[in-house]
Parts: sequence; C-alpha cells; structure tokens
Amino acid sequence: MQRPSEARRREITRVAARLFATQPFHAVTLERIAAEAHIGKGTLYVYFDGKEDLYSSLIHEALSELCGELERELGAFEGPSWPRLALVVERLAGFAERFPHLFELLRAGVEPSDPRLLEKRAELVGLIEGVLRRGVRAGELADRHPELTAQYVLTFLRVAFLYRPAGMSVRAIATHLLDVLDAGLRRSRPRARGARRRRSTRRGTS
Amino acid sequence: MQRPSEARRREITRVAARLFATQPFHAVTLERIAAEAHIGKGTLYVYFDGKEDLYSSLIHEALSELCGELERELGAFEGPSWPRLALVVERLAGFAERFPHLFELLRAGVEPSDPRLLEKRAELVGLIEGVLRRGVRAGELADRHPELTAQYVLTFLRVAFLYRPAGMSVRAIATHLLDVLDAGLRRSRPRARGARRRRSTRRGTS
Amino acid sequence: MQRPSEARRREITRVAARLFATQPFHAVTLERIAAEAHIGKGTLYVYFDGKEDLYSSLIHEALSELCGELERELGAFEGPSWPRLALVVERLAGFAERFPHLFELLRAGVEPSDPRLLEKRAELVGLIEGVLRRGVRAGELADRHPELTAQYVLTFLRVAFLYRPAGMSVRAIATHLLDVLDAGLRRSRPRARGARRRRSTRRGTS
Amino acid sequence: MQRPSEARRREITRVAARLFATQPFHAVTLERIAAEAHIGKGTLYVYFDGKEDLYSSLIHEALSELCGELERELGAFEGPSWPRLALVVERLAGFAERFPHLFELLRAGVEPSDPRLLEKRAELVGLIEGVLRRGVRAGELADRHPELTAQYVLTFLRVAFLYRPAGMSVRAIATHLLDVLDAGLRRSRPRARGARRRRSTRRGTS
DNA sequence: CATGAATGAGGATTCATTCAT
DNA sequence: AATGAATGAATCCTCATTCAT
Repeated sequence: MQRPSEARRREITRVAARLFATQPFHAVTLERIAAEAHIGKGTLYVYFDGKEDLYSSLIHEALSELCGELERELGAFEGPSWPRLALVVERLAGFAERFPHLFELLRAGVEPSDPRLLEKRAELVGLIEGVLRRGVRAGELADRHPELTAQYVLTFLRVAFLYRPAGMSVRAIATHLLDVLDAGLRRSRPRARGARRRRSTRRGTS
Repeated sequence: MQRPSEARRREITRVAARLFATQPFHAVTLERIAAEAHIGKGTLYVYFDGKEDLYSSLIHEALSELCGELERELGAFEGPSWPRLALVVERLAGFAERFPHLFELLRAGVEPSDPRLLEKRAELVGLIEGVLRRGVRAGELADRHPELTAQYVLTFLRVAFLYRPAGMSVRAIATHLLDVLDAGLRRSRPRARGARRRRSTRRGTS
Repeated sequence: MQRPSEARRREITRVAARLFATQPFHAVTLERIAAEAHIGKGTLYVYFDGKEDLYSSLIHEALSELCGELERELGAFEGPSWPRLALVVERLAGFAERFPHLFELLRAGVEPSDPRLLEKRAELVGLIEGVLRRGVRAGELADRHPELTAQYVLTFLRVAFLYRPAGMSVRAIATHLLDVLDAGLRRSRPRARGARRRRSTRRGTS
Repeated sequence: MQRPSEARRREITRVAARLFATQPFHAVTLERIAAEAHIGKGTLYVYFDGKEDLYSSLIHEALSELCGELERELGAFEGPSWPRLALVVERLAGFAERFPHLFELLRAGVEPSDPRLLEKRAELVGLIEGVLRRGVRAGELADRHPELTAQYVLTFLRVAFLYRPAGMSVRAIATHLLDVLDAGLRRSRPRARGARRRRSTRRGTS
C-alpha cells in the first residue's frame, strides 16, 4: 500500500459510479463515497483531484473503454452496414448490462460538463454516426440526419435500461431497437406514395 | 399582494426554470432566484416548501401542462393512428420549442426524490403508449414493445434539442423522428422477405 | 369585532400559555399561536407588541391575579401564622390546578426576563416571605432565611405539579408540602434535644 | 489534532455551558461558541450533531457526572440515613458551586426534546429518593411521598442559587435546606403532641 | 379591526478541501 | 500512501415583524 493501488482506484470508481447513477450530483457526498469504498475521505484526493475530477474521470474512462472496444470490433468487421449497426447496438447493450451504473451516467448535458467528457461522448456518437454514414453512402441505409440518429441510438439504450419492463432481457431490448431502426413502426399505408420516396415500395412489396 | 398571487408563482417558476436548465442544481441559489424574480428570499417559502420542492414543482407543472394539452388534442382527434402519433411528436416538439429549458429538465432516471415526478412522467409516457397500442390493435402499427417505444419518443426530443445540429429547425427534428419511426433506416435488404412480414428472419443476418 | 375583543385576547393568552409551558421559548412560533387561536398572525400585534410582550404579559397577568387574590385573603385573615401559611400553600396549589400551564411558567430566571416579570414574581415571593417573617417575629415559626424559604414554597409546588405521581391529588400535594414545612423529615434523633428548641445545637452554631 | 480530542470536546462544553447559562437558547449562536472555544464553526459538528444536541449533551454529561459522584459516595457510606441525606445535599450544593452555569440548566419540565435528559434527571432524582426511602424503611425519616420530596431537593438548590441573598454562602444554602428538611418551620404548636409522633393532628388546625 | 403575504436579517448546517500525523 | 479532524465559505431556511388590502 505504498504506490497508489490500482485495485483501490477501481473500487472507488465502482462505488462512485453507483452513487452518481442513483442520485443527482449534488446529493452525492465524498464522505459517502469514501465510507462505502472503505477508505478515508482524504484518500480520495490521492487518486483524484476532487469531486468534479472523480466524476469526470469516471465517465471518461467508461467511454474510453467503450469506444476502444467498438473501434476494434468495427475495424475487424468491414462488411455490410446493417450488421455493423447491429453489432454496435449489441455491444452498447452488452456494455449497459455489464456496467449498468456507468451506462446510466451517459445521460447527456447534465451537471459538471468537463469538456473532456463532451469530447469523449462526441467520439462515441461519432463512431455510431460513422457507421450510419457509410451505410448511407453505400445506399444501404436511408437517414437524412445520421448525426441525430446516432444520438438516438445511445439515448435509446439508456432509457430502455432505465424503464425496461420487468423481466425483459438485454437481447430483447437490443432487438426491439433494431426492429424500430430496421423498418419503423408503420405497417399499413393509406395510399401509394410517389416514386422518389425511398421506402416507397418497401412496405408495399416487401 | 394579498392572495398568494398566481402570477407571482408563475414568475418564480419561470425564473427558476431558466436557471435550473442553465446550471447544475447546486449552482442555482435561492438568493439568485429571488433576486431575478424581484421578490424577497423568504417569499419563495410562501410558494414552495424549499429548494427541492421548487425544483420538483417546476417539472411537475410542466409535465402536467403537456399531458393536459395532449389529452385534449388526442381526444378531439380520433382518426387513424399514424397521424395521431405524428400529432404527439409535433406537440412534444412544439412544447420543447416553447419551453426549451423546461423540456431539458425532463431528463429521465434522476432524482427518485419526488414520487410525484415519476408518476407524472409515467402518465405522459402512458399517453404516448396508448396511441401506439391502439395503432397496433388496429393493425396500423407494428410494435412489439410499445412501452419501450413510448419512452424513446419522449427522450428523443430532449436529446435532439440538446444536440441538434446548428440551424436545424424544430420541425425538421420532429420530421426526422417521424421518418425513423415511419420506416426505419434500412433501405436495401439482403434477401427478399415474405410479402407481409418483416422482422421474422432479420435477426439471422445481424 | 371593532374594538379589540377581550375574549379574543384571553383566547390568545390561553393558547400561548399552553404552548410556552410545553416548549422552550424559542420553539414557540407566533404562527403556531395564531393558528391554534384561530386568528391571523397579524392580529397578534393588535393585542400585543410582539412575542416578548406576549410572553411577559401572560405571566404578568397571571402573577397579578394570584397576588391580588392572596393579598385579599391574607388581609381578611389576620390569625396565627401557620394557618396563614397553609392558606398560601393551598391557594397556590389551587391556582396551579386551575391554570396548570400558567403555573408552569413561573419557573425562575428563564428566558426573556422582562424586569416587570422579575418584579411581579418578587412581589409574590415577598408576600409569602411576609407571612413567614411575621410568624418568625411572633415566635410561631423558626426560619433563618425566610427569603429563601419563600422561593422554595413557590418552586416546590411547580415541581410537584410537574412530577407528581400519577393520581396524586392537588390537596395531597399541598398537604405533603405542609408536612415537610411543618416538621421536616427527621424522625429519630441521635440524642435528646433541649426541651423546646431544636435547631440550636444541631449544626453547632451556624 | 488527530483523534477527536477529548480535551477539545470538554472545552466546547465548557464554553457552551457558560453561554447557555447566561443567555436564552436562541440568543446563543454557534458562531459565538466556536469563536470563544477557538475552533472553526464546522468543528462543532465533529463533536456534536447540532445545536440542540450540543445543549442536550451538555446537561446530560453534567447530570451523569453528578450521578456518578453521588453513587460512589453513597455506596461508600452506608451509615444512618440522615447523614446520608446531608451528604447528598452538600454534594449537590458543591456541584452547583463548582459549575454554577451547568447547574442552572437543570431546570425541570422544559424540553421534552431529548428523552436522554428526562431519563438522566430521573436517575438523579431516583438516587435521592432511594436515600429517603431507606430512611423511611429504617424508621429514621418520616416522608409520605419521597418521590416528591426528592424532586424538591434537586430544585431547591437551583432556585437557591438563582435567588440567594447577596453574600450568602453555598454552605449556608445547603444548611438552610437541611434545616427545613430536618425539622420544618413550625415552632409552637397549637396543642401538645404525642412525644414521638407529630403529623397526626395537625391538619385539624389548618 | 383583521388578515396573511411579503420581507430579510440572522443563524444553523453542509461539505469539499486541506493538512498534521 | 492513508487518514479523518479541522475548517469556513456558501447556502438554505426560519420567523418575528411589517403593511397593503
């Protein structure tokens, strides 16, 4: 216990993630974090520069891990876009399951917004957006605003995890999101639509 | 200055909404709220039970207004489901535009503090869900998890407003959401699918 | 209800007496007094000059009434001292029974000590002291410090009422006090004492 | 400045006792206490839970000390009852002299707030009562209501200290109380009483 | 006279941060 | 490195008092 222990740091991170996900920022006290991590209050300052830094580092590290993982996998799988998107959704869902508390922290635009955080979040969203754009370029996907849709995907999962019906599995959540993204909700259409509509014939003939 | 003036209450609410939407909770001081509302610090306590209550009431009232509006309109428009859903999305977007700060506060999953809030949010989501379910029953919509999708719709708009590309109009955001909900993203499909069903084999490809 | 109603004033007094007797001064709020007296907070200021004044007036009036009563009765009964003392004790006890809350307020040296109050309390104590002194002068009583004993008598009763064993009657309390004052507690004495004097040799000379 | 210094706690207690005894509760500010104890305002909360707790602890500790002292001494002196009672009175007086401010705080019947206090006060009174009861059992004392008399003894001293005639010594006060308890006040009696008993006929005269 | 909304000075309390051990 | 006592700036909140209606 002379060198700053990595295990200890992770323990702090774990506890803090759970608390920050559960309560608003201002309601989480360092006292409580220290107590639940079984360390002294002062020790927190050995590992972090303060409350804000702890919070930021938390999310930053989580996002970094997520981004790294996705980049690796997407790089290794250069196939068609839809399966790539499905891969992203499934990885996000998996991450959400493994680190439910961290994932809940991905909420956007909330509280102490360290620029590093916004940056990192943007990186993740950019990753998703990239997949979408490539699909659009390849004619595989139709999306007029991939930059918005990318945001949706992320938020969707967060909210899905927050409010999922009791007993619904992670896989089912991912599937549902892919369902909606795949073909939307509308089933019957009032009338035939003009040529240069995109999904035009899809629901008509498919 | 006799009866607890409703106008005054609204003024406080207005000021507080702006501040809470702009800064994190703990950075908003009652002193500032009072000053900007041109009232004494103590007067806040005539209208609210404290900071937490002020915050909660704020959101509660916003949600109530929104719910009321939607209920009225949906009740008056008993037509087919898709336009009804479009109506909901447009009203949500319109509300978000009129009260950008309030809408930002609708963030989900924070502050289990006030049960009234969860309740009210559930009411709003339930409203949307109702529209979806009716569509499904009527065969107009295909949605296996309307309870999840309803959550999406709401969160959607918040995120869209937070991250909308510069210059993008409210109407464009609503339209984009409807686009995705309408027909999803996928354009080309790896193989022909049975005429009237779609989600069946999809998972196979992902 | 144009002239300040005497009934209303008494009602305020009654409520305030109960509250002040129950809780420490600082814990009694004018809000509460007003509410329980079924009047507006502002109305209190019609009848009293403020919290301190209300408190002082309360006790002052009670003490005045008590003093007046005792003076009248003692003046009318100029007999031997012991029955006069008994009369005082019984009247005090009776007063305590009729106005238990007011009586409890007779506690000494507590909180906002309006000089008028100290004066009035001194008057009451002086009255008792007078009875004692006359008895001492007449050789009917033995008391080296009537000024202290007078204080005791008053406090005794207050404490007796506060802590009396369940079911003990007012008369029993008065009797007990008179018992102690009459002949003390000691029953057996180490040795015979000089014929008609007792305290003489006991403590030496002091 | 490492372990919660017991000395520091006592210093706070000492300062607070002096202030609380001097001024009404609401007039004593934590700011002042902290300043006079030469510590930071926040440090008070390291040792106490707040103002109310500080106040309660204060009295509780005083009473505990007093009880402990008395128990020890009474246990060591198992002799006849009257000297034991004298011992109690003298110790109470001595305590009052050493801690005049603390003793003043023993006022009865206020602040039902902290049950610990009522409990402790009851313990002290019980101690005195025990001495009285043993004396009665042994035929050494005559007291029909030792539980009341015990209350008297305690309150006695407080009042005596509040109103003692200028220049009167502590010892004189204790002596006076013992005098009254010893043989009461009445000197001459209307009629002869049986040699060894007294209270029998008295009531007839009053 | 009766009221209670409005007020703000005053004080209790919290909590991130420091630092001696 | 680890600790938690110490700190005080910052803020919430209370409540006696005022005053317009």
